[in-house]
Amino acid sequence: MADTKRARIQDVAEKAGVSMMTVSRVLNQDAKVSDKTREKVMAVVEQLSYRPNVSARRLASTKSFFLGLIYDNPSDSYISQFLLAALKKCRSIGYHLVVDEAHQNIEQTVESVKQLIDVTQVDGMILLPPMCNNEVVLDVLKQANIPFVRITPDSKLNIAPYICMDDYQAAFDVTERLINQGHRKIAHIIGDSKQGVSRMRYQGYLDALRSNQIVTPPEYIEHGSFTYQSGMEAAVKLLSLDDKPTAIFAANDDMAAAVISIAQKQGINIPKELSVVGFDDTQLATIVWPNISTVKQPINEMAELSISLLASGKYKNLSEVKSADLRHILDFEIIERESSAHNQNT
Amino acid sequence: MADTKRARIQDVAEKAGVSMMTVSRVLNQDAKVSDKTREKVMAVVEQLSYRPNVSARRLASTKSFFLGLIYDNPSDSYISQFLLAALKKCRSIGYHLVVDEAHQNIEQTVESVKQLIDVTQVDGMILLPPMCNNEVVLDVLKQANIPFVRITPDSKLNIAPYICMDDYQAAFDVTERLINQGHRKIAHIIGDSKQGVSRMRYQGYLDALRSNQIVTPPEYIEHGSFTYQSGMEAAVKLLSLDDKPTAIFAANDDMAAAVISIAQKQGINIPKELSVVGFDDTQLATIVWPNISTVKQPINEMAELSISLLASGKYKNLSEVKSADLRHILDFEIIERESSAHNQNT
DNA sequence: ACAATATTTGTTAGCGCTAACATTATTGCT
DNA sequence: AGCAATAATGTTAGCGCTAACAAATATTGT
Repeated sequence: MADTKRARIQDVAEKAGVSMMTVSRVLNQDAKVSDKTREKVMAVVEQLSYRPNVSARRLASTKSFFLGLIYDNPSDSYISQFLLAALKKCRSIGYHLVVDEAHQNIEQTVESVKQLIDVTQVDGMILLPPMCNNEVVLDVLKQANIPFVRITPDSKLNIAPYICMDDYQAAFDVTERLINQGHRKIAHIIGDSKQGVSRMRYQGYLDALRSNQIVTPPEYIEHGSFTYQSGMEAAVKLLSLDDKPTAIFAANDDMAAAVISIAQKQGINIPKELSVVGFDDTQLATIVWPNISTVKQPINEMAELSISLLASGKYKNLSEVKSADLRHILDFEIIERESSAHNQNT
Repeated sequence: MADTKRARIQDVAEKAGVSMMTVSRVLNQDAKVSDKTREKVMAVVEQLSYRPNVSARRLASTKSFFLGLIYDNPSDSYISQFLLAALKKCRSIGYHLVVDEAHQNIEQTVESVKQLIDVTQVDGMILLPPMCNNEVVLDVLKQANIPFVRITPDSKLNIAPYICMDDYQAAFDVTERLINQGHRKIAHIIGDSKQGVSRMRYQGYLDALRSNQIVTPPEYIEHGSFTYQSGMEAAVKLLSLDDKPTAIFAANDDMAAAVISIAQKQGINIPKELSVVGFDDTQLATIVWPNISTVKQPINEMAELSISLLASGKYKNLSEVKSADLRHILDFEIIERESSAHNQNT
């Protein structure tokens, strides 16, 4: 607990033998500093473990060092994980996050967004799904010329930077893993048809089957809506088929959990008689028993990257950004837990 | 979208015909202002909808307007709900929340707490359960003389302000409601024995039975640990009894969800043949089917109150605070959903 | 070599607020 | 009334940083 006062920019300047302004420039990644002085300053910054005072900075500069986050996602797990990672990243780079829940009413939501822009003067905005597909909100942001990053958007991918994972590939891989485990009768429960990811996951599933020359009857495809309830209904249908599947790939964990529940109700052993895999790796996946094998979304990385991108300022002028630089696709991870295993049906 | 610049303290001062300092004093609830000027100033504040600039304030004052939040609670739902409410409240009163997750290692956790105190200079700290019972952390905070509020602590209630709900009464009420619904064979799954709330809930259950002259066999009491898995094990035992209970009160929602799953596996209809009630009202309660009847913790209110208490500054000198003023007990709410109903067993 | 330009660094002022002290108004008391 | 004590308000300076401009240094062409 060293009681030495926190270093100020002046201390750094003196020790480095330059003016405060030069230090400021180094810290703000201003181009006009020679490499030599930059290194010299950075060395002193390290040495004194100097961190700029956010309040002073905010007071003196035109930037607000505030970033806004709007969410209307119904999953607590998703929100909390994203939020915590985002808060952490913000803290480490001297930004603050202003979080706002969207209202039922779209006009009220637009009003909150406008408030974030006018009153809080955010430097940028993060839009979580499904909010990130709301054209009205997108328009407001574009009008106001506020940089924003979309997380897992469905469409209009060329209008602004976005971060997502390869849902198609993940669905392909997870399906292929089931195939490699000896499964041939693999059913799928599609997610909410209004969300683009449902389509991507479904397509990945289809293509994995096709590229392994597996033909699947249409009864193996059920439509859900990402809710537990819809998963139950789909499971009931799938498990009442004469020729039951040996594996079910649900488009999210909630529906996978529902499948497990229904299967157990019918005395079907998981994973011995039926393998179940989900998608998302929400907390639910490890709450229920058996724990759900699933695809882990890189939520933490998405949160961190979104903050970094906005803080970097590189999206201030969208017209100068190449469309390829808008796309940020992160790696997913397949997590094998107890709900899936090698096909043990005779 | 009025483009009028945000009012500054000077604008208020001029319009009210006083000095900036007087305005500042009014806003900081400094005692030394006459009622007349206070009202005059407040009127102008309203009129200009003046809000102090947090950064300027932080820069000039000894207060940091930062509050710290340490969590090691494993429930995403709990965290995210508390966090969002706390963030909102902070925003509305010009504070910022610095959130930190506790580490596995207690020494590392202590280190983060010390960092929050030394580096971020938080004005106060919020401790969520179970962290709020950690004596080492409590000691560090007391040593450093940092005001803190504990959420739902187990013990040592006289050392610092805390916020909780009446777990005993809630358990009593929810049990009595089952009794009023005609249930006489009511089982209970106790929570993690290390947490005080388990004891409180168990006691409430016992007393409700006793005050209704209901005698319960010892087999109706099972020990769990707040996990789904432990709920399953308890449910298996309870539902294999010759004289099955007609209702099961689990000490949290996870275990209640497990009971539902096991019951359905055994072909027991819920709520027709078995009523199940949980505790907490986490997201899980409305994910599974049937939705779980449960006790709703006032998490939002707890979050808001904790911020208000710390911002008020009334706990800066704990020695001056009467022990009765440390206690803040909030109202709970019993939420009846589909998992419980009138006893329909013959 | 020398002006003309481009690049890098320094100086000054002030962002909006409050601590600390200075001053003025009010009250109580002999 | 007159003076001390107290309460209410005002003044000055500065928190740590950056915008805007000023100065110094490096680079270029002829």
